Amino acid sequence: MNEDLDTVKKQDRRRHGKPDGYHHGDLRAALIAAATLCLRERGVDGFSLREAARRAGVSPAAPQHHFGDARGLLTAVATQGFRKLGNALADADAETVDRTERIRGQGRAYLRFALGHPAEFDTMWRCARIDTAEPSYKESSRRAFGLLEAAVAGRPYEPQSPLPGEADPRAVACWSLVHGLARLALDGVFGPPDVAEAAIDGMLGPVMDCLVV
Amino acid sequence: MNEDLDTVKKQDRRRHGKPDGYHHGDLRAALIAAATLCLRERGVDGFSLREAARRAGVSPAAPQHHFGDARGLLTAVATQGFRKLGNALADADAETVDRTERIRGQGRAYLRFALGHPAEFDTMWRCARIDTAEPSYKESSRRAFGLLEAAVAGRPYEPQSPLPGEADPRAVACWSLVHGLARLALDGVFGPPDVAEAAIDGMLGPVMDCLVV
DNA sequence: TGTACATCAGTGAACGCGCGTTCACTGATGTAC
DNA sequence: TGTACATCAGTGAACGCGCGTTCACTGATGTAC
Repeated sequence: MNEDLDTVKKQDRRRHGKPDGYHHGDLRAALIAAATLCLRERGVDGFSLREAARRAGVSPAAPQHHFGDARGLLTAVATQGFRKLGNALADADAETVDRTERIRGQGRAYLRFALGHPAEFDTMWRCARIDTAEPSYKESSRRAFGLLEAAVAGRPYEPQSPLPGEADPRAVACWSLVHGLARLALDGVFGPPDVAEAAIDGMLGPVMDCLVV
Repeated sequence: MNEDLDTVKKQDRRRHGKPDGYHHGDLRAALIAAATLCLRERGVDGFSLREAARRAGVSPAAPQHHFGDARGLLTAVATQGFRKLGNALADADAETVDRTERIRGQGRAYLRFALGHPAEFDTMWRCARIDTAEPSYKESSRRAFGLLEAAVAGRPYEPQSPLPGEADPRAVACWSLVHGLARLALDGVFGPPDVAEAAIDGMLGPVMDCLVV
């Protein structure tokens, strides 16, 4: 158990070429990594700042310098999650230019991310425990929707364009469908995780067939 | 603030024709009502058994006789939520026999319930804090999906039939779409509650048009 | 190149808090005779 | 119909716990001269 935090701490030092000592090196990144492990094990509901600090091998007050409070740390985890999700969507996007295939590919990627990173996915949407007004959070979450919207519109993704005043209902439908499916799966509607994953694998095609956009 | 709990307590007594006294009358129902108020104000994350007890005007140990622990009380709230949702879906179902209209009507009812009872809706799906194996929870949640599935299949709802081994992908698509839309709205993607509600009102038709089942 | 000093990042002990849970208890209820 | 008694539902004081946060501090870093 303590190996984990030591590992996080030392890997981190090695990566940054810092000797062990009073200063950590990159505590910010280490805390995000530690928090992600905590979330994976205990879920968002069981998260505490103290445990994350303990796990990063640091005193309970240390995180304050970097994140202020638990909300700040969770927001950072959520932001990182949206970045990863955005990358997954972008990767899927790069595989084809066919509009329908782009949409389906992103749908698959969305679900793969959600089922593969349930703790992060939960955190990303737990708006009561994160600061949804934080600029980098907003930016990274907007990018994810922007990518999906571009695929639906059949145009390349342009990072600079923010959400238009009125979202395209077809994009909202796509997003809702995959998001809802992910949530139902994570909430156990299709059985325990492994069963759900198999069920989704079989169902995703036919389910997405119902969407005509 | 204390008026609330007194109100709950006294209304409850009046309803059951019990005098004030050592025994409550129907503490079980009063605790569920008090818990729902707590959830509405503080959200699931801020919920505590003690506060619910306080609010019901009862000592901290009293809930144990009825619910065991916080998990038990939240499960009861969730169960009641699924019953209400099921009723809303059944009411919508009673308005028409046209298949497409049944599906759309249930979709509207689902979203109206979610946006109108956000705290209960959150609780219903917060599987880490409720006992999803509890029989009455399972029954009431299955009923909700059963109603939707019957509409998609174009047949009347039969309470006795449990979920089949393999769910109909079209029903899963419908459920995912409305569930995802509800979650995105509740999580603030479409703006603050009142704005989101208006946005959903305008979007729901076009969004559901994308679903061909 | 060397030194002084401000700034930054982390320590660790301490605090007060609300929580869930336990405990011995007591008042009310309802049933058996 | 009246009484005894078991059972049930609630009390309220107490407990130990982990939490977030504060505090005076100290070790390391980097910059100005």
